[in-house]
Amino acid sequence: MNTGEGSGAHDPHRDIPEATVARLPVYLRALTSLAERNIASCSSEELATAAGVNSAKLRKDLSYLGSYGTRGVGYDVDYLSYQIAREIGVTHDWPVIIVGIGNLGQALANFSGFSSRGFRTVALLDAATQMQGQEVAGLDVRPFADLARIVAAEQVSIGVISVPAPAAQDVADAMVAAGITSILNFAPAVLSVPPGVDVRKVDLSIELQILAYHESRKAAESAEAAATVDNGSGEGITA
Amino acid sequence: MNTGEGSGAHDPHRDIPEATVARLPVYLRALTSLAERNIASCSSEELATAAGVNSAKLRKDLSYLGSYGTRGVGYDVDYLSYQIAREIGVTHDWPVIIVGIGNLGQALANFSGFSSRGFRTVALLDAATQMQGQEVAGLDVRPFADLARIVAAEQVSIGVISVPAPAAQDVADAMVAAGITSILNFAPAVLSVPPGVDVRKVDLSIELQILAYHESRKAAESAEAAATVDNGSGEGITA
DNA sequence: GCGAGTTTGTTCTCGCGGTCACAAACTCCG
DNA sequence: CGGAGTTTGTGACCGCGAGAACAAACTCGC
Repeated sequence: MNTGEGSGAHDPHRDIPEATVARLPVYLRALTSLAERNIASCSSEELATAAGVNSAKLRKDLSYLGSYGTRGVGYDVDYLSYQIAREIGVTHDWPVIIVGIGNLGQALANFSGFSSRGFRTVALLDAATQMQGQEVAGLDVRPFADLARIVAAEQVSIGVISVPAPAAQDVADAMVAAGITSILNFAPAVLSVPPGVDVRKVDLSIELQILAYHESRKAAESAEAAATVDNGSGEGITA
Repeated sequence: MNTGEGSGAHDPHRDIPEATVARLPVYLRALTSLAERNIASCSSEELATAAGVNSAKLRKDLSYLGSYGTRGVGYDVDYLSYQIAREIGVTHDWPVIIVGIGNLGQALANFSGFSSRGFRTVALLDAATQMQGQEVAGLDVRPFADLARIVAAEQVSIGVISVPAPAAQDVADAMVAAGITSILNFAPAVLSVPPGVDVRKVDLSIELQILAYHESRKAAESAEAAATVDNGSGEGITA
């Protein structure tokens, strides 16, 4: 086992599955919560319930980034927190810009969880002249044309899009041209970007529609069950 | 094939994979966009590119809900739109309540995409007395204690949580007690709910952290590549 | 009416991800 | 110092989902 590249067991920092990456922030938050309650160490079982996952899955996830636990004991909260934060890359802050300071953009700018955990909003941009110069969340709203200059000056690599859907692709193109390589898109639109640029999509109405689908099924099932109770064939009402 | 329950080919309305359900709203939006441009029919290839997916995946997804296309021709936009909307259950509007009218809650209440596609915000609730009675997005903010009454009166089955993390579980419990069976949670907290209740989570800082992880890898890779170019061993700087 | 061209619906295969179960390793106590 | 108990890390297995390839079916032109 471990053929070639004989650098030791497990070859750290390589090939963490996407599903695991998506859960690491959840573990990090759970660990932070434990640390705030002055809990110094925890078992995989405790951490798993705090994070809402299976304990086996948690252990496997953590094993991808190394052996940071002690058998028979568990995990040191601070140590594991640091290791996960290092793996994610949030030991230092990332500068972020937000384009589109409408309802949602203002909420994002004011959202404390945004800035608290590894991210720092360095600029707000909007194309509408009536927004420019206004102060939102302690930052001046700047014209969209300043995008490239700000990105270069502040070394920004992450951008947030909260503009209406028709403008989203144009904003994404401008971001990519300015050198941004990670985009968080709140606009209900499919973005096409060159390879090497990551896009994550947050779509509120899609989430609601998924819930609606399951609601419909629940309603259909309970109606079906009621019909089955009323009369075996489930056809017609014979009261 | 198709053993038992001999009701015909394909047994519609049964067993749609979760991954497909998550994409149906994307297809629906793409179809709506086509309809607005007066396009009456389209091929799976066209619809797939508009939705940002593979055409084979799209055809497979659509086949789960029936054979609504015509071979050699394609899909009728309006007909397929209706079939997807019916499958999701958004042919009629769903009443929705929002609990927690802070920055994010106000943005959600004002978000037009929320109400435009199958959902109608019927009430805004907040526990803070200074919010109550204020008008947001044309609705009065009502006290949190009214939750059960409103849910019962308006037949609400979908609730949105946009309160701070520490309050999220309490709100979820109250929603479940009031009869809500689908929750869209924006609070950065793990909710535990009884079986039969669906929860979907939208977590902004997790999305950003996932992007940060990939950014870190990109930075590490380009640094590594640069070191490899500079000197083969990639160890130390020998200028 | 019939063949050529086109597009859907489906089958097959492969890989990722989740879960179970167990060996390895550490602590604690006598 | 050794055994019992506990907890991690990992190997094995299974099922879902993605993608490619192909058969079925429809339209169009002659």
